[in-house]
Amino acid sequence: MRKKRTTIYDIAAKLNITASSVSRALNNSNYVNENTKQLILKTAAELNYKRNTLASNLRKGHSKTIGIVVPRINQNFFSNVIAGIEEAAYQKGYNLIICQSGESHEKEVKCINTLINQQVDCIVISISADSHDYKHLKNVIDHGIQLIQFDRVIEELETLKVINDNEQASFEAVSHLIEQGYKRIALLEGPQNLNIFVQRKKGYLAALKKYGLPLIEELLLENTLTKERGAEATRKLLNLPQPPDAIFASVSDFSALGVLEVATVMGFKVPGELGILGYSNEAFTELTSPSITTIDQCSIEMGKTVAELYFQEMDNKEVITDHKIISIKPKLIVRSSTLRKG
Amino acid sequence: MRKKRTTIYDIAAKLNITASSVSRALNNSNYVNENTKQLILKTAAELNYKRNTLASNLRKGHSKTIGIVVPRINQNFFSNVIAGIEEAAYQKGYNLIICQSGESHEKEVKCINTLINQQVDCIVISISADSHDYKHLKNVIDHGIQLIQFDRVIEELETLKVINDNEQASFEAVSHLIEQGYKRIALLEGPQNLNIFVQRKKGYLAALKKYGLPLIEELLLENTLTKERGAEATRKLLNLPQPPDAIFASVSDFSALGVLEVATVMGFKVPGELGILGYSNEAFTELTSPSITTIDQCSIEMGKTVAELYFQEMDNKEVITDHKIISIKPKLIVRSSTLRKG
DNA sequence: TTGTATGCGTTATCAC
DNA sequence: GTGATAACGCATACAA
Repeated sequence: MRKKRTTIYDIAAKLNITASSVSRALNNSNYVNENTKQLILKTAAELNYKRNTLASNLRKGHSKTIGIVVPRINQNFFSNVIAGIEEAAYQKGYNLIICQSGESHEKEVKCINTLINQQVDCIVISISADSHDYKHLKNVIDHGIQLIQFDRVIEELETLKVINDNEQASFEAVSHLIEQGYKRIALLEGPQNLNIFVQRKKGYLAALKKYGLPLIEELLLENTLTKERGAEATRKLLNLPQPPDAIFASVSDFSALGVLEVATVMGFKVPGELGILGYSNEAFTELTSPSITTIDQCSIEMGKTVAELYFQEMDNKEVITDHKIISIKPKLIVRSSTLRKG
Repeated sequence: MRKKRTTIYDIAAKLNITASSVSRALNNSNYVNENTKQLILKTAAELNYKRNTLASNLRKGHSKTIGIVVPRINQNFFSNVIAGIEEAAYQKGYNLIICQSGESHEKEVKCINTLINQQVDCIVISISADSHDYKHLKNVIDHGIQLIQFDRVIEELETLKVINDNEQASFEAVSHLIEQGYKRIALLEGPQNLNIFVQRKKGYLAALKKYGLPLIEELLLENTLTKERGAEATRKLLNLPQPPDAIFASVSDFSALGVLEVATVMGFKVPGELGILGYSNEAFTELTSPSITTIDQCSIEMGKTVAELYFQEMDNKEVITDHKIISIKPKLIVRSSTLRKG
């Protein structure tokens, strides 16, 4: 199957020169006669020469490759971030190696090891939900590989980070609800071992405080990640003696969808009797009836930012800026599900 | 930044043996004393040794890497296929390098070249919409790299292929419409330079023929890829003296969504007065009212099949099966938008 | 401007 | 079993 590929030696032999000259020409060095350079380039094309990047990288000690570890690549948010990274990386001649951790700590560790083996120059990661320690990430740093965390980050680990300002977004969302006249706002919260969910809760609490609304413990529900769990939680909430008049599904739009379905079935008018607010700006939030107010995480922009951050650090690698943090402001997308006033 | 990584020589030096023994132990060879093997493994772990895959691959002449070229990573169908490939590839210790062609022929060529440079063992591609020749794909084969086309394939190029049986799916979809009593079925078709759209049209025609329905030219509309174009086409169709009683948006669910919106606005009852059928089983088709009947392309399965096909070919590379084609049968998902009878 | 020599880290092929 | 050595393809310090 595999045929022999032409090497710089083949080109050299054909032109009766040495491989070093060929190498120089191919790398557009100035230390080679312009004429022979052209000649070399020409015959390289004729022989259909393709540089062996493996060999080149081995020699140069880097791979011009960025490794990415995400829980799932076929999840809107992540695939958008990756698309953003790809776009920026491509322009710099960098390639992407992509792994999925599948929300498993064990596989995450394996992914990291593969990427270290592959000599990637940089590892970009959004940690998995059940990630319980971070020896493997320390290991990345020990190997001299640039580590960038995004979205779901381990705060105490000092690395470059690109995050959403979850607290601010959540604060604005809840403020919006309050300004629309909602007073008993329930919160569907995510697992509190992931910092993003902690922050979203903080934002919720801050908004209540700012507007002088009391914190009602029975309106706070955990473990509501999926549509089914969101639905379940909603049934519980709407059957309370004093049900909430709004539900902020800070975990995801899927959860919010569950809320909407149960509310509709139980005869609650949205947004009249119940306001609903999701998180992520999934495509479908625009299409439900009523459409769902949500928060856009600017995922493609986030990817681009990650890549740009890496290239910046590359350039001034002398300066020590070990734990720069870039925070991207998510956008509140107001739709029908929370709009009671003009 | 980059620190020196431990090599097999470091391990060898520490144990007063040679690198060859270390290499053998690390590769679990039998030609090394069991005791020393254990000792080597132990100190390798202690020194936090990670194999340099670049060097290893260079020596071995392959990279255990699969290159993927798709128009967009962040498109449901493609990200699902990639997820499927990743899952199967990961188990075999293969990595993925991913590129986006962005529907541009020029970038597609560049992607292919990068992947050849990277010495990938296999290139998996779904060609971009404006791909006009395939020298670059021939080049892949010339370099002895296994080429696998999926979904959007160039038929005359003899490679491994994994495709959806678009014709059959389309045939079943239209048959379903006819069995539901629809008689004037419009077709929103895609660019006919992509084979998948040609096949979907064939299936449409075959179904009409089977049930003895006439082909009505004015019900065939091209260039309807997006939601906006689908809406446009629908306005045209529903304003005909004799409007259709069903529209098959064979291009995409987005197009079907445009149909649904216009139909609703114009006061056509769906499915009573107008049946609507999409293509792709996008998440939102379940959420519209009414929900949209569509075709599921089994994208994750498709990805797995691609990977498995490659590994099979690997194993019996002696046998010449240059252009095996695997066809996956898409599933018709019947929902409210076409259901008039029980 | 060009050629020579060496090394990147690993593995395969010999000998012993 | 183990060690010495060459080779994978390329890039660079150095010599010429």
